[in-house]
Amino acid sequence: MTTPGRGLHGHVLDTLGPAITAGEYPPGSVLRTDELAQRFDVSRSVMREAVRVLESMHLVESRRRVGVTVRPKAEWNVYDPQVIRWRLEGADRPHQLRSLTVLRSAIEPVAAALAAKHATAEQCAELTECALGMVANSRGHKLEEYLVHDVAFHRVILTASGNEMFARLGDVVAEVLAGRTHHEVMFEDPDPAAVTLHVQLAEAVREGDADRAEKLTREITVGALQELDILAP
Amino acid sequence: MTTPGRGLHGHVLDTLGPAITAGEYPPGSVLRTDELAQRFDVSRSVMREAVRVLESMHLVESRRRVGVTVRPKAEWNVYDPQVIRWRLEGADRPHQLRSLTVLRSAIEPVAAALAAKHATAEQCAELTECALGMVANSRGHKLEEYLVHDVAFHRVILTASGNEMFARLGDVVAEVLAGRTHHEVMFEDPDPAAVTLHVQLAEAVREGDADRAEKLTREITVGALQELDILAP
DNA sequence: GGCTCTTGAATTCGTCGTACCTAATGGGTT
DNA sequence: AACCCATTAGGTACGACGAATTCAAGAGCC
Repeated sequence: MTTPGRGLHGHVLDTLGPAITAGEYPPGSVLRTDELAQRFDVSRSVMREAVRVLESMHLVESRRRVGVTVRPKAEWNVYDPQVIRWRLEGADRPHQLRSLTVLRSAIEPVAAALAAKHATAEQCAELTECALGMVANSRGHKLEEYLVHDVAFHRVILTASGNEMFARLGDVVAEVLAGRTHHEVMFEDPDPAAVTLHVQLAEAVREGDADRAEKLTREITVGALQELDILAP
Repeated sequence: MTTPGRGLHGHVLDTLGPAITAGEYPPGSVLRTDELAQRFDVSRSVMREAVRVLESMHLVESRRRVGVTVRPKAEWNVYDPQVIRWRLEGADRPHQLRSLTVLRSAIEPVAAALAAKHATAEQCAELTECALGMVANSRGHKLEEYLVHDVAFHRVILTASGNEMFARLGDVVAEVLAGRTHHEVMFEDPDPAAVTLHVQLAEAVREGDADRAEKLTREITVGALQELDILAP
């Protein structure tokens, strides 16, 4: 997605990473560097670099005399954008999408409240622009154009919060929104109520109304949760 | 903390990682693999593996004919536990601690609400046990013992939420709580009100009262924010 | 003359292969 | 049961070549 296969070691990762995160190698499975190097037809140096990266993601652990063992899922660095992407590619996709949507529902309302307090005039303008773009593409099956503005909108909110941890979730939100448009629900035009909520949210942030911004965002995320049938009715 | 310096490449990372996250090499700075290998007195193979890891954390970018360039802070994988630890070690510590505390204030209330719905009997028991441990060590300068139970308490909440993304924040919360006890505020016994809140939270979760669990956790995190003077009035 | 375009040399990472070291494991011996 | 040693797979080092990109010098053009 971002930087596909930069070099041989990248190609190896693009194959091994998804395989591991998809659970093709159960936790405790043992891989050997030389065997892998042979399988991918690369030198041991390249394979070692790939293993180091997987190790830094806590997907595997390398031990002498044993080999490269796959770590249990609970130890993976599930916030690593690369890991998230791999999991979204594989069979884990629905589950991952739910986890991330719940995460969004926790983060975004707080981020929106902070954005209402810290957003610059520029960011407010961007926000309004994005909201307008959403309105303009909310009818007539212009889902792709809508998505672009939707993603941009949420990115601005997260960035304007002034919290770097929130800001870095922009990519995650982008993946979730894109996933929703491309693979999951949403075959028709977006819910008009959701569009209105975004417009109102832009308003609230512009006016510095943190409380209203938070509540509006909570409504937006509740909608996202309902789309995935996460909330009990 | 977790796995300090496993091998030469680990030692290099333990030095280079903190240096980069501390801002000793401004964004755009260019390092060369061979020069680094010489400086750390390791082979190029080892240095290349270290660079690969830093690259997977988006701390640096390696390009031909140019070298290893440091990426701007906004692109770092700030959720990587290793990066968090490095930043907590360095001059960035106060800022990082604030960011993480705000993150906690967003995540934990939602996690607590979910925990109230999903916690097993075992987890409820653990929670009560932890709360009792906090009470028992809340007076008489037994800060270390208190910390242990506090960390365990929040870990159980995050795990019991049933959301893997929340669960993986256990380490982050542990770092924040430990940081508070060891380096920041909290020179005397913990706030009795906070202890009571934890006891009540354990109650609420046991009773499956999601709404109360969320509100109680919000009070706890507000307290944490106030300790760092993040909240205005 | 000043400008652009092309060409080529220099540089640094990328990859490979080999050789040797180290340590953990498992089995065999006492 | 305790100990020792051979096996094994990763860890490290070094040297060589390949590939891509930058930068500058020079040719061609306006």
